[in-house]
Amino acid sequence: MNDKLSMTFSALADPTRRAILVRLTKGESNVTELAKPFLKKMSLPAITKHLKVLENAGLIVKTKEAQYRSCEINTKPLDEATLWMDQCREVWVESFDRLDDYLKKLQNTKTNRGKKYGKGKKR
Amino acid sequence: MNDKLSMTFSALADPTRRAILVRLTKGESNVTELAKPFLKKMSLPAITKHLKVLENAGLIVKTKEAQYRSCEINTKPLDEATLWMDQCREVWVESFDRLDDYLKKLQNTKTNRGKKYGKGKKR
DNA sequence: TTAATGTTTAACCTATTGGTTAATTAACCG
DNA sequence: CGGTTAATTAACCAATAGGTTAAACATTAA
Repeated sequence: MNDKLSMTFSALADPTRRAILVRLTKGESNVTELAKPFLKKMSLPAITKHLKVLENAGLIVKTKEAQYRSCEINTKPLDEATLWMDQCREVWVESFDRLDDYLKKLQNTKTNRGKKYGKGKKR
Repeated sequence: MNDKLSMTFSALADPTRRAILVRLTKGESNVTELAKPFLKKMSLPAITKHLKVLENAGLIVKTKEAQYRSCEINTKPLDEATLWMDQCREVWVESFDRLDDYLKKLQNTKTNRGKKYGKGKKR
């Protein structure tokens, strides 16, 4: 899992990490502050790891401030993810506007002894 | 990983599965057809598993047609994911419109012997 | 009925994930 | 300096993910 998009989605696939991100929309925060709501559920190192995942995905930026590590949200990866999803929502609609495509498919099926895929009658 | 959102993001966190989804935006297809572009890389059962993940996330719907399993994309989970992301993009902006919040924070720091989090001077 | 095609299941393997506790590093403060 | 607070690293563990091959199941076609 090396590509940007996979890392983004993977980072978002955990409720703790998502909660941290939402928390960060209300303003930057350091690790202990961020961890506070989760310390009944898990340890501080667990949070450190989650933050590392978010950081690797580019979803947060950490900056040193004295002993503290200030975390800030970075929404750019979200934009790319959204973009991909949008592309994915442009679904092919079976309509007579697309008669061309339909006829081409039909043509193909002749040579395909009974195979009814691609674009069969819906259900 | 039981919640809907986690399942959606997790399903999208794999390039093979994303490619399958994109493929399905061009129209429904059966398993062997879907698998075709990947069979140099992986086996058919691998694809079956990927499809199961997508199905569990509600991103595809499979319907029996004779021996075939016709897969159709369902973009509803994408909508929910996008909605979450949008919420996450509404970032708190440090501005003088929010002077109230700022002053409250400042008030708190008095009792907090030198702790500079929450909303410190940005960098 | 048998053969062929499409798809899934079973059993297994390895790497990764998400968590733990204990120890370590880093910076500040009295 | 020595203690306290902030955060990470190390070493470990169990569960899950993603892949494999071989076998099984389902439906059609001959």
